[in-house]
Amino acid sequence: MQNFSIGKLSEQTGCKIPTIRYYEDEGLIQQPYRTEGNQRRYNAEHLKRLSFIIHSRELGFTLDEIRELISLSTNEHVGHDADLIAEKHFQSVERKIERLQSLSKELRNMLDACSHDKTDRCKVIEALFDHSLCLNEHQ
Amino acid sequence: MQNFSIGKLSEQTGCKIPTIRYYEDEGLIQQPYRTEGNQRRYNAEHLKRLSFIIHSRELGFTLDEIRELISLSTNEHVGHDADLIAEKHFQSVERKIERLQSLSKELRNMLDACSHDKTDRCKVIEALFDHSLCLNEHQ
DNA sequence: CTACAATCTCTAGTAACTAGAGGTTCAAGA
DNA sequence: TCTTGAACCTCTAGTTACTAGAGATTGTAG
Repeated sequence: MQNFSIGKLSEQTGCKIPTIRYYEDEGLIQQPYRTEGNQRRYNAEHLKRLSFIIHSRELGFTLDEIRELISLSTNEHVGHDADLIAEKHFQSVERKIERLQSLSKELRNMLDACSHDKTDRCKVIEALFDHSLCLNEHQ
Repeated sequence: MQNFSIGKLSEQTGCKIPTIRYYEDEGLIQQPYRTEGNQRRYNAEHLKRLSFIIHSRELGFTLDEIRELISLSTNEHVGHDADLIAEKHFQSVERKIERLQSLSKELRNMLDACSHDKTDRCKVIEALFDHSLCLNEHQ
């Protein structure tokens, strides 16, 4: 599980090869060891980092946000600074969970309704509608 | 709450004006009514739809996935077809929730640790590491 | 020591926006 | 009613986050 090629890393993670190199260019992944012939060789740390980036992207974080989350883990930020960053992301993660649970419920409803009768309409759009938007109605 | 301009819609949702027009070009938002002078006028339905798109994007769905979710709501797909789509998205939503809960827990841990002592390291990267990746270790 | 699959860099293309130029419309106030 | 400036229009070009391909080099099984 040490010194594997970019092809193997790509295979393990499902991340395309040019994307891995792109993340390296962007400084999101540590520079890997290079062979005499200039080819990249990775280790378990790289795999873990890349896996984190892929999942974070799937969860809707931008590369800048991911950079910030990584910095929390590598102790680049300390104390109050880190606290503020962690707090900000904690809030946004909690909001995402709420919305996904609402969406999940509607999809579940729909699947249940479909297996029995088809009268129920799927309300996924309503599930993610932010009702606070209506508060400004009188403006 | 009827017939408002693109500026108002942008203000209500936080979505930039060119992005609203882009979503219209992509067929994600219904074509709005136009004034004599060719300006767009929206209603509550547009607001709801745009709000859904924005939140879905924040949750990491692609525009194609969002198109599919919208089609579930507008009954473009029916029966078994819709069922398959809903099932697929339900699975992916559940997976996202799990990962976000794991990330949330680590951020919470970090915040708790930071308020008391600073010895604990933040493990956000480990939180989103897919341990199933390690199963192929012997390859 | 081949031979060919995998890797390298570099350039260009795609998706999903975003900003700006140059021109038109809307609506509040004289 | 008429003005005038903010808001809107379309169109083009730039940004972010990838992704594909060309042409050359390297790694490794046989």
